[in-house]
Order: sequence, then C-alpha cells, then structure tokens
Amino acid sequence: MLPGMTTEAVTLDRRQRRRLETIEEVLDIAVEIMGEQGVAGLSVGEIARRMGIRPPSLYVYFPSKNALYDALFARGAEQIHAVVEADWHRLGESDLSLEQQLIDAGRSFVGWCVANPSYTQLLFWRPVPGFTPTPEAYEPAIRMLALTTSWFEQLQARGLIRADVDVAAAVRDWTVITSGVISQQLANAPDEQPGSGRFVTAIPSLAAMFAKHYGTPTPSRSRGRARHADKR
Amino acid sequence: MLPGMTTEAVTLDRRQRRRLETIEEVLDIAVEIMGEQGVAGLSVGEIARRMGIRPPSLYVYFPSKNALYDALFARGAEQIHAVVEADWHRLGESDLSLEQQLIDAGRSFVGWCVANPSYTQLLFWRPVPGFTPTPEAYEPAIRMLALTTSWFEQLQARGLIRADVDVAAAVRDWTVITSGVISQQLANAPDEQPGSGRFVTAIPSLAAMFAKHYGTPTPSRSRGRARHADKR
DNA sequence: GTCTATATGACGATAGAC
DNA sequence: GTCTATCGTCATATAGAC
Repeated sequence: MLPGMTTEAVTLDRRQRRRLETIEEVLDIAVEIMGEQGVAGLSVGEIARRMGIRPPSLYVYFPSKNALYDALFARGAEQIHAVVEADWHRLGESDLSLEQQLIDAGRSFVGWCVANPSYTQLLFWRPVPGFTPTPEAYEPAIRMLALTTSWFEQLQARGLIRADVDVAAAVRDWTVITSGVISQQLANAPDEQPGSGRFVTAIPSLAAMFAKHYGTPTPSRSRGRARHADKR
Repeated sequence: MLPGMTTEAVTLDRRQRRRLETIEEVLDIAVEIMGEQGVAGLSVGEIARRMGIRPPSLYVYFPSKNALYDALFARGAEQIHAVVEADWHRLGESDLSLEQQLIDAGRSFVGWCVANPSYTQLLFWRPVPGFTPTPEAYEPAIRMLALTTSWFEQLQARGLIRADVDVAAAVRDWTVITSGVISQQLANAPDEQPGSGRFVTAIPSLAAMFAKHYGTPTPSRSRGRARHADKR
C-alpha cells in the first residue's frame, strides 16, 4: 500500500511509527464524522477540531481532502475484502448446500456493509462530488470480485451449481441481489440492527430463489458424504 | 402540490405563470448541474451563473438550498411514479406471463433510473448531507410502492403468483432486485446506455428466477386460454 | 415583487514563520 | 510538525433601488 516500502521499512523508526498512528487517528475520526454528517459531509476543519489541532496541520499527512477519501476507500476495501476472504476459506471447507452457503456469505457481506454504512456508501455509491478512487485504492475491490468468482467456480466444480451455467452471469446476478439488499436497507431503514433489518431478513428468500435457478436439481442437502476430488 | 391552490388559482395570471416557468427553469438547470458535478455538487451560485442572474435572486423562488433539493425530490418522485403508473395500466390489461411482465416493468423502471441518475441518487440514496425530503415530497414515492403492491396483488388474484405467497415479501424481494440492478449499473458503469448496460441485461435472468420462485408452476406462457387447475 | 449590491461565516487550500 | 495569516469560493441573509 505505502509506495516505496521495501524490506528495511518493515522496522519503522519512532517518527515513522508515530506518523502512521496519527494517520490512523485521522481516519478513525473521519469515519466517525461521516457517520454523523454523511459521507460528503466530512470536513477537514471538523477533523482538526476533534483532534485539537489546526486544519493546515492535516495537510502534512494528506495532500488534499480527496487523498483522505482515497485512504478511507482503500481502508474500507481492505476490510470488506478480508471479510469475503474469511468466508471463502470457511465455506470452501464446508459441506453446506448451495442455498445455505449463499445465506451464510450473504449475511456476512451484508452484515459488514450495514454495520459500516459510511465505508459502504463510499465504496459502492459515488456520494462525493469530484472524488474517484485511485487504482491502488480500488485494487482490493477487484481482488474481492475475483474471490467471489472463484468461489462460484468451486461451487460449480463441486456440482452445486449446474454445469451449463455461465459463472460470470451467476456472479453478476448474486452481486445484484446483495447490493440490492444493502441499498434498500441503508436507504430506507439505516437504523435497524445489522442482523435483523427488514431487508437483511430477505436474504434467505433471495438465496432460495437463486439456488433454485442456478443450483443442481438435487441439492446435496443432507447427502451422505461421498464428496470426491475436492480440489480447492 | 402548491399549498393554498383553490379553484380560481387554476387560471393563473401572467405573473404567476412567469414565476412557475422560472421555477421550472431553475430545476432544469439544477438537474443539468447535478449530472455534471454529482448530486451533492449542486451550487446555488452555479445555477445563477447559468441563468444569467445573481445568486440572491434565487432565494425569491426557493427559501433555501434544501427547499430546492426538496422540489427536485418531489419532481423526480412524481416522474418515476408516472412511469410506474403507466406500466401498471398497461400490464393490468395484458396477457403476458409473470416473467414477461416482470421483465417489462423492470426494464421500464430501471431504464428511467439509469437515464436519470441524478434524480435516482437523490430519491433512493442519501447523498446530500443535512437534507431529508419533506413528507409532501416523499408522498409520490409512497403511492408508487402502493402501486407495486396492488400490481402484485392483481398478479396473485389472476393466478400468476401462487396463492400461498406473502405479497409483501414478494414486493420486498422484487424491490431489492430492481434496486440492486440500478445500484450496480450506476455505481460501476454509469456511462453505459440505459437499455444495454451490463447490469440492465441481467433483468431477464433475475425475472426468470423470481418467477420460478413465486410464480405458479405452469406459467401461462402461451396461454392456451384454459388455465387448468394449477397442478403443483 | 423582483432585482442588485453587499455582508457574514464556513469551507478547502497555500505560504511562510518558528 | 505545527502554527498564523491569507486566499477564493461557497451558502445564506439583509438593505434598498426600480
């Protein structure tokens, strides 16, 4: 992430470490403010006020407000990527049905997004006029989509998704569904609990219809353990 | 919409008419600017600049910037409601299958949203810090949801949606799907043509899975007139 | 009623002293 | 690294000419 980082940079001297801590503090407070004022309502002056410094001092750490948004974008993308990666590992070793895996992954992904609405809006909508993420900040989002694709390829290889299904289309449809849940939940009922929102509870129903459409006619629901050649 | 309108107000004198024309012009230019700068990037000064007047003159027509956003919200809600109402009338008299009706209505709704991204973001996301629509501006959006619900109730009454389906849940799931398409299309490929966007083309597939899940087992596809007692 | 002229305070950002 | 001083732009408000 940090450009120019090489081997010796792994051991940071005190100044560098202090600098990184300050940067983290700035980002934490920025997230806090976005939660209160909206993503586009973030102001450099308000960050400085809460940190007990003057606004120009922040320009030592970030050359512009958009650079700050870019760091927030990268941070959010990294976090949600980590969530998806953990799901991928867990589900790759599970014997759950397609429907159950979709419910599991859907709840996990949507849960993080609803619990982190500021990051989610910044990542998936475009609420800040004039800000576009840099390719470096966007990169974890690309890795995340690749993970979802290889998860679906695995599901197909294991016979849970029909062999004639176009994986790209299935990924696209599942992405549409999850982003629809998030969009509706955040726009219409942002204050409901992450796990029990009125749209989050639609996940099982949506997972069922997806599994019925793309899954094999005989879902291997409680099928007794003759799984062969589990190549992950 | 305009409070205090009574019978004699139907015939407006020249001044009143001129005033309304100016208001429409302000809103048109505001939409234009939002399209270029983002919804939250709208500025009163820029509107005045393009109209060839000074910023304070705009406060004669709108008491605040948020009142302007409110008028834009009401206008967008009225327009999309009109789209849904037209679909409702057309489909109410059609003999199309559930799947075909969903594709038809989905394309219509999503098409308007993708063609009018500024209104869509203002209506369905919350991109403007400090702005919440007034109940009057929000009212067409409520009527729109009611229309969708009664459309689904009709579909159930006509036997296209299974009798045991909870209509509210079906409306919720369909709302999630359409808003997911819109969200993905606008966030990831906003410049693709409204009719041929890479997520808009997912509508048939999503409509098929929805119809398979909530529809009657024998979709009246070519409708041989005698709908036989739904063997399910 | 509608306009111009003008004032206020917040914002993002820069220059330069220490 | 942090500060003061300053710039230009913004939304907003008021006074007063026509």
